[in-house]
Amino acid sequence: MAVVSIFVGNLPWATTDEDLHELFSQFGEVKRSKIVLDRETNRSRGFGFVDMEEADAARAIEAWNGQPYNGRVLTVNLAQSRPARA
DNA sequence: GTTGAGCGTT
Repeated sequence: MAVVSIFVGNLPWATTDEDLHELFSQFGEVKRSKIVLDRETNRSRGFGFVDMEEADAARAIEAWNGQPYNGRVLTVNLAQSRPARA
């Protein structure tokens, strides 16, 4: 079983990591959910990341990418930065 | 008490 990181963008600024966790838990076990906060202000940057099994991640991406959430159309995709720890 | 493309601090 391989865990992959999912990039989630265009989130409402009120979205929290637990919100992300709930959203993606619908399609599988969420290993980690994280909203990226501005390091200077600690406020949401409007995007985040979720780690889960790649099969579940694929379903969650298909389910949420381009779908509206809280009035915003989400951008959901496989993460690019932060290489996996070896 | 604000903003709106983009890939995170461990």
